Amino acid sequence: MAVSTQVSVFDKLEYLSLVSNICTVLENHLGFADRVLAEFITEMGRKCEAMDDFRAKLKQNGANMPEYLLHILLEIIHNILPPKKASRKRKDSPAMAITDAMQIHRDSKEEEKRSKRQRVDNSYEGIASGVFGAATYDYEVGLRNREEDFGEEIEMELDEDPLELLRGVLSIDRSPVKIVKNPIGSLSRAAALQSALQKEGREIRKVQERMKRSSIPMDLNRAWEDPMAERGDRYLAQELRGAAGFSAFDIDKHEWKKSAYEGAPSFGQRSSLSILERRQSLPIYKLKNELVNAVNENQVLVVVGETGSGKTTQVAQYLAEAGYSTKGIIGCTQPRRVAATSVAKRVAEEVGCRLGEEVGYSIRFDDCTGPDTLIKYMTDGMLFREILMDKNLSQYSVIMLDEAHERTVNTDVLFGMLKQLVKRRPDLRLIVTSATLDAEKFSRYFFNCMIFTVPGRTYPVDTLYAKQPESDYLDGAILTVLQLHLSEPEGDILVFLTGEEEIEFACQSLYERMKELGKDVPELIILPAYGAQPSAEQSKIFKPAPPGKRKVVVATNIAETSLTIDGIFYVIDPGFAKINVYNPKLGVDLLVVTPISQASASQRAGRAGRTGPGKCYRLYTESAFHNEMSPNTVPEIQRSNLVHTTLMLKAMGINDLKSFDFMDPPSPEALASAVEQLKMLGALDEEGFLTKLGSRMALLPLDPPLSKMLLASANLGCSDEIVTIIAMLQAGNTFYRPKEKQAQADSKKAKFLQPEGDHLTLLAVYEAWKAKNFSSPWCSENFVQFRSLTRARDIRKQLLTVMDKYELEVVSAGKDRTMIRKAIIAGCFFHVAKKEPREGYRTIVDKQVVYIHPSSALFQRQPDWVIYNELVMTTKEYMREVSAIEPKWLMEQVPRFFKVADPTKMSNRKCRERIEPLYDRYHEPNSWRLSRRRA
DNA sequence: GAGCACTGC
Repeated sequence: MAVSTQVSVFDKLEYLSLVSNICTVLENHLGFADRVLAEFITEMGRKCEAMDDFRAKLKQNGANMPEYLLHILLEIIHNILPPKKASRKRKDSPAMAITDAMQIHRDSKEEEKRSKRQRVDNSYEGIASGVFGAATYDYEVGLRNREEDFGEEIEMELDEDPLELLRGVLSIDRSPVKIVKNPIGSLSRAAALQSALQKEGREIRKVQERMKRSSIPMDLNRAWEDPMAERGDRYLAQELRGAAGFSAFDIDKHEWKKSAYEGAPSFGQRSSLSILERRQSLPIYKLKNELVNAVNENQVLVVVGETGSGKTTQVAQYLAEAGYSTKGIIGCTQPRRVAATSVAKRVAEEVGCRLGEEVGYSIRFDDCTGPDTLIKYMTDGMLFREILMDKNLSQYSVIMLDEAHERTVNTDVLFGMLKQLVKRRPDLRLIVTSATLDAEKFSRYFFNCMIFTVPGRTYPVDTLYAKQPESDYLDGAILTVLQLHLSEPEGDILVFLTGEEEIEFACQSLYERMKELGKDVPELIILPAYGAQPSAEQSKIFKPAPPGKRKVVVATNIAETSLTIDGIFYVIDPGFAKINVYNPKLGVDLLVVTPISQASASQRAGRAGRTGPGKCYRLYTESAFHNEMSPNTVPEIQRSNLVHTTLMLKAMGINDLKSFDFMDPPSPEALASAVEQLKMLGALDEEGFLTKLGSRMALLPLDPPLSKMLLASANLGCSDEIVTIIAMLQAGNTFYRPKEKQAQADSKKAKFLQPEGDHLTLLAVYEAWKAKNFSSPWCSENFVQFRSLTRARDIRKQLLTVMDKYELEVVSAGKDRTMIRKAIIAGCFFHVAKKEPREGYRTIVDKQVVYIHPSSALFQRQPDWVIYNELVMTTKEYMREVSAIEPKWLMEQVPRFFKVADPTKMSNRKCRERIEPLYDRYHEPNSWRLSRRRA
């Protein structure tokens, strides 16, 4: 097969699509592939001229592939892929002056730092508080080193391309030049320029220096006591940044993204070990026999395995080799989808099978297992579903709850279920993995079982604390990166921030400041890591930067646990984290930026010690760490809405929740409130036993109010529409509104808006998308998020499958849109609010004042009665996804919850409007009864 | 007139 094509025809895009074609080929023929692998093979192919060489190299790396594939690959690599760009000749380029100057600057800085480090010993000086600072400098440049050169002034703005600037300065043959308005944070650039000018025989003098410290009055103590106060401070910080000209909300250039993804094609080094050698090099390998013996002799085992020990990939394989897979499936849970799939891929690779054969995975929307599957990786939620269907998990011989120290709600409930199950099934083996801190506690919970420790492959990490509380942790983190980069020897940097917006801001800001140092020197590769699943391009995050370059990964706390990042030597931990806290009293989920726990901080620090001895810079004081941060993160189960979990437990026949053996029980109030809500929904009867309706609700992968809505819609004859609406509600943000095209986005959105409200608007969007054959370009044209819609389609499909299985009718309401809103009421009746005379709304259940979210279709209309999907607390309590309703529908749909207020006690007009809940949730008779209270 | 994470079924 001869392939000959003009190299020049292929641009970057085609290169990428070719790489992805190679992936597909590999995937089809070998059952494992990803972009990293394809890039790796491509890289190797480039280095091999001859077939024999290529074949040998691949074999050496454990990849065996058919001869014809080898030929095709080599052909593609040499004839189709564009040749690698020759590295840019650095000699004589104008960039050199600055590059050299930077080097000099860095050398001297490093010397300075080194001596300083010795002085400050185990603490470092607050970075935002001075070392770099956010300063403005004025400079004067003289032609020669003579006093009379300085006099007349020419003003230049120093915020352009530094090379242009250098050229500009050098082209002026009059003296002197005064440079003003040196932008914030460019001390090192100024220093670089200074050296470059000095080389040219010119002189530069600093005439003025104005420190512009970011002094947002946020201190850690206050943030800790009252997270809400800290939020206000962050807004202030954002405003200040906005005033300084680079608001995080206004970033539309995203130049750093280009540099992050296109910067270095030959990124990272793949280990040259074969698969077998790789397996044998893992710390757990030496303990293989001991581990298998321990499992043979102990029904329950807690395994403490540090990161990098190999427990996740190896334990299941060892047990399969020891014969456990002949008695049943070896199941291993992971808290996240990505982890379940990627670990399964890796293990299939090691076992040498196709994914879905002996080794498979099972996650929502994607079951990749088959009749031959012996080792199954899955999400903990998936096992939870399975235990609902089969209490005995009879097809499994071993269950491994991996990453159990993360304490997700699902894992916590599985703890209790499995603790009961091992008594019923003496043949079942249970392995729970844990971090060192929790091991004793886990063992105590599981009948004082044995703790098996696998040493990790970690190196010492030096922890440095800030001397004083940081005033603005984001700025502090950015400056720390720059300082590290200019002063420390090579080694990648990992920065923890709380969210997408902060990450984008930090990346842009780092990029800009690096650019100021000389833009032809992309020596700092900035990579953002957030969101559910890093894209293929982001695979660079996982690999060390190539020699001579340094990588900065700016991540949310997903990097604490689920990403395996190599090459990190420095961790910067301001970090804070955003966590979800459920307030059962208000029924609101709140996203709160909170200081992290000590355990979490240690885990972050540990990231610096994976490749070699590392350093962790904590942007808080040592006393804050010991006195103000809690030892452990509160388990999710103690801070979540338990309505769904409670229904599931009831469906599994666990009636007495108070005596259920939780490792850390949720508060009685939270459980009682969940039970009460389930009673209102009709899922439980007065005694708290599961009703027929409840058992059907439990079968749906939805929150109980939505399950109820779906079941009601089947009776009301509008389930076709409701399925779509529910799927859209679950899928997340539908609309996309970029800052620079707001008006355009708004006008596109206006086409979809329905007078009845957001639920029907979402339906309209989905229907329109469907009519366009689920097109992706249509989404971007209409400022609609393709990913959300795709997710909605998946959810919709799954719901339809379940409905089909339980013979729920899928019927369309046709033109009757009233029925749709009645079905919404049947499920979400807790979420009804009535308009207040002046402004805002008041909820019927707990009489909170709430507002329609500005993004709602009803924001302008403000109807008298509304039903909403959720409350979010941002600057106000906002109702999101709001629809207008008629109050009489409430009595009609939920007569056991609403009744018309007593007409003898009020006027006729009021009587028509007054609705009161019949039952009360907090056992305070009359506390809800608006009419009586007012009367 | 807002903007804030992540995961799971």
